Amino acid sequence: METDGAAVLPITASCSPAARSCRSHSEAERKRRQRINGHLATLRSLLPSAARMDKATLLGEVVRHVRELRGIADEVASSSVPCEGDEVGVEDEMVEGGCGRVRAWVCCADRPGLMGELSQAVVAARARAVRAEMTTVGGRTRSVLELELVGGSAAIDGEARSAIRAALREVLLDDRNRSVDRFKRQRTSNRFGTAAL
Amino acid sequence: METDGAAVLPITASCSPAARSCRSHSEAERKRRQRINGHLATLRSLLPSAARMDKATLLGEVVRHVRELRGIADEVASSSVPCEGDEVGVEDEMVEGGCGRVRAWVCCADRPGLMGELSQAVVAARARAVRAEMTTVGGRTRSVLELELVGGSAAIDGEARSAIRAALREVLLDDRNRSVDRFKRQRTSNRFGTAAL
DNA sequence: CTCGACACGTGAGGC
DNA sequence: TGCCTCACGTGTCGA
Repeated sequence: METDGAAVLPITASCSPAARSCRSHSEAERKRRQRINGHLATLRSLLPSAARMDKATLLGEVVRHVRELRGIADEVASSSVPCEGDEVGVEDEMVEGGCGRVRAWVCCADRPGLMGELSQAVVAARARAVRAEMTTVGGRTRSVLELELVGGSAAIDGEARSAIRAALREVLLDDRNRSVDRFKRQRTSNRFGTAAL
Repeated sequence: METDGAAVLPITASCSPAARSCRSHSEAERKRRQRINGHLATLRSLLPSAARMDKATLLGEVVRHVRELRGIADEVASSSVPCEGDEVGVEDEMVEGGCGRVRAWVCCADRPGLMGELSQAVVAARARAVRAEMTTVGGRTRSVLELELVGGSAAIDGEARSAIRAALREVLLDDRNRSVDRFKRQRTSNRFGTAAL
């Protein structure tokens, strides 16, 4: 490889228009190639794993990275937007080394003290939050909890899942009981000016 | 374009070894090209914005996406690992449409009720959490709060920042005062069996 | 020697 | 017409 060098063709002076266009053609083509290869080199430097790779396998690796990063981004984006209806949910984590974790979420109107109530719900379900993430936008909050049982690596069965779901539902009902005399039940853009965690 | 078609060269029957190697050479080269272009097509399908793009500009767009997705992934990863030393921090958000938000974080030992204390700290600083994220691993917790002032789009000045920092520091001190008689100050793998949010 | 990877120039086809 | 992109075959260098 490395036969490159942009060797100037030995066309000395005035040349026929055919030769001129031919020369500019090959020159433009070379320019195009070096644009592509420039971006390719950028990708090669951007990818940590692989310098010294076949241009083809490099592109394959780029495909892989784009796919996995897109998966992460989609996951983040999907968990970042609270929906407009109240809901709770519990589903199993699909981590390959997953030792019995679940992902639980609750979406409701924002209010002060919600975080504390969620904490109580978790302990009531005999669970423990390894990761928590909550997003508030326009007075509505979505909380995603990654839970495992307190005992340690005890497998989470249907009973534990329903316990978690019940505890979160109670948080939801508390929300409605408190706010039903102040706001409409749902679909109300209830912005608390001082809403906190 | 689309001059493709794998046209069989009109070499009829037995051919000289030179011709044989020449043919297999161009064939191999064609195979290589279609590997590259296959991955390129995959990338083109993977990228939502750009079908019908120059092979070069497509690669440029791929570079852009990899860069931005890598930024997101790094941000997630960096905020996901609690450090082993206690610390609090406040820094300005660098969103282009950013109307005065700050990113505040506190890293300390996990304990029940920490989430509630963080909530109180936020209201004490006259702030509001638009987004909260906390990660617990090995008994240590890192909480990242995206805050804005309660008044609405009031710009956050140094005074507000220091108020937030002070409130979070108080959370940290509460932690030490409560746990100093039960555990060593630091570097202790203190796993609460019932540690909650 | 053969294989695989690369840059090159060139003809074809699309605006 | 001219410019631009693409696929093709070829020369060449290194394993």
